[in-house]
Amino acid sequence: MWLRAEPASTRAPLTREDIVGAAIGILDKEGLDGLSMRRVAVELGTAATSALYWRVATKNDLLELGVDEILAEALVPTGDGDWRDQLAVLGLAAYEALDRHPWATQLLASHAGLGPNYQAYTARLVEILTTAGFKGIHLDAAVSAVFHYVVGAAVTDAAWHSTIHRSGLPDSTWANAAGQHLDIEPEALTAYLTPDNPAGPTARFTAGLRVILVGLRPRRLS
Amino acid sequence: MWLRAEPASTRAPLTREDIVGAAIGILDKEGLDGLSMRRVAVELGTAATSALYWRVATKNDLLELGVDEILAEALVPTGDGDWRDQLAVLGLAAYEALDRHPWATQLLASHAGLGPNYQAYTARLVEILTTAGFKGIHLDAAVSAVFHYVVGAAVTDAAWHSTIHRSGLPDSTWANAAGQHLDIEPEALTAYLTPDNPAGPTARFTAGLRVILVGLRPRRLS
DNA sequence: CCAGAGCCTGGTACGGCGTATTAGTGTGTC
DNA sequence: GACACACTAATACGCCGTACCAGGCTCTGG
Repeated sequence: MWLRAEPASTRAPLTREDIVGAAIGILDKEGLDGLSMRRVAVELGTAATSALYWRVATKNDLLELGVDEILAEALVPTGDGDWRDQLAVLGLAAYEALDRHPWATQLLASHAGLGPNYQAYTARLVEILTTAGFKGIHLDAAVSAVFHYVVGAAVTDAAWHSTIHRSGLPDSTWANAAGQHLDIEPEALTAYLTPDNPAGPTARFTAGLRVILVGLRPRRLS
Repeated sequence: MWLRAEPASTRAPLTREDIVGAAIGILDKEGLDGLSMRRVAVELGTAATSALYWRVATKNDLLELGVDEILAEALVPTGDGDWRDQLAVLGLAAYEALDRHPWATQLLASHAGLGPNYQAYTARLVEILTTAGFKGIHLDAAVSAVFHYVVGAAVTDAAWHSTIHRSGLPDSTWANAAGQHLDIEPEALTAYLTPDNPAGPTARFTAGLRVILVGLRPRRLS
């Protein structure tokens, strides 16, 4: 008896949620390349990866669950203002959620939007524009304009983030090297990439989104 | 003498271009997951991967060279018409180039635009809008709107493509399964995803781009 | 109360990956 | 004719995703 260790646990404390949660933690800290099934297993204190494969068929499934979880952050209430204001709020929420989790943005390029939160998000866009009077191809065009703009902006940010991260350099060192390559002052480049800077990505995003929204006008005919 | 094989080649017939070309061939055929250094080596008839590492420091470098090569396809002449027409041509060219090479689109999410063709492309956008009279933040917003829309549309297409490809199912079988999940007729889904269909992605892209371009208006002040 | 069936864990193994290393070989230069 | 250099081939290392298998815990039916 005293020679045998206490059983590690009574029974299945390992849910699918635990696994996805641990994966998201690793992804936020170390990015897409930092995630491996063994790494998740270690994080959860379970010795073998086989425990994971019981709840999750494949690593890819785990990633899809992760992305959709992040997309939930984009489903914010939009108030009852002007439809353009509502779209601005909803667009910004998705953009910021994706910027918080660049790995999820990267996965958007390889995983079609079949998850519930992804679908709920586009459904909200359609709903707002429909109540605003958009129909038929005009509705399609408006949804396409807003949604693809949001995705494209997030993807571009994720690319910068990922490139800098992959270089392994401190941000300022990287900015010097890249600035030289692009023939730009490093300070200008840093400002261009710093979210809360007036010349930064968030300001560009909102300005671009506003321009798109102002241009949208409901048409009666399909 | 006769026991020894003829030397494989006189001298270095293996250029960096050859390697990138072979890689692009594999990527177009088998996608991002199909590419490995060993696979490229086999394609080029060289037994060991070390031959590749002589011209290309890392697999990542190879991918970056590949992406920029694809972006060259987007650098089409835009004629001397209205600036909106020019942007429509340039935007569509990039969208179609990226749709032809979904792997490049996926890489856009992890590799910042430091390559020459990427830079040349955005420079063209800036040039067209500048001659049209855009300045300061209005210029930034307009470039952001057009460019991010193009990227987002291509990324969304690439995601569908990649998801279907990963499933390993024939297109029609996949459409049935996905249609059931999304509660949509498989035919409608197929039409939605077929490029040359009137309800397909290309039509949505051009409609959305037109809506954005119509909304753009040069402002004098910054 | 016990046997058997299920869910689930831990360990190990396989084939493939990116890439470092090392040993060798042909070519061009002094 | 020797040496440096440019390059190829082979092999090895440490990771990866995941299949497989041998148990053990817990619940059910008799």
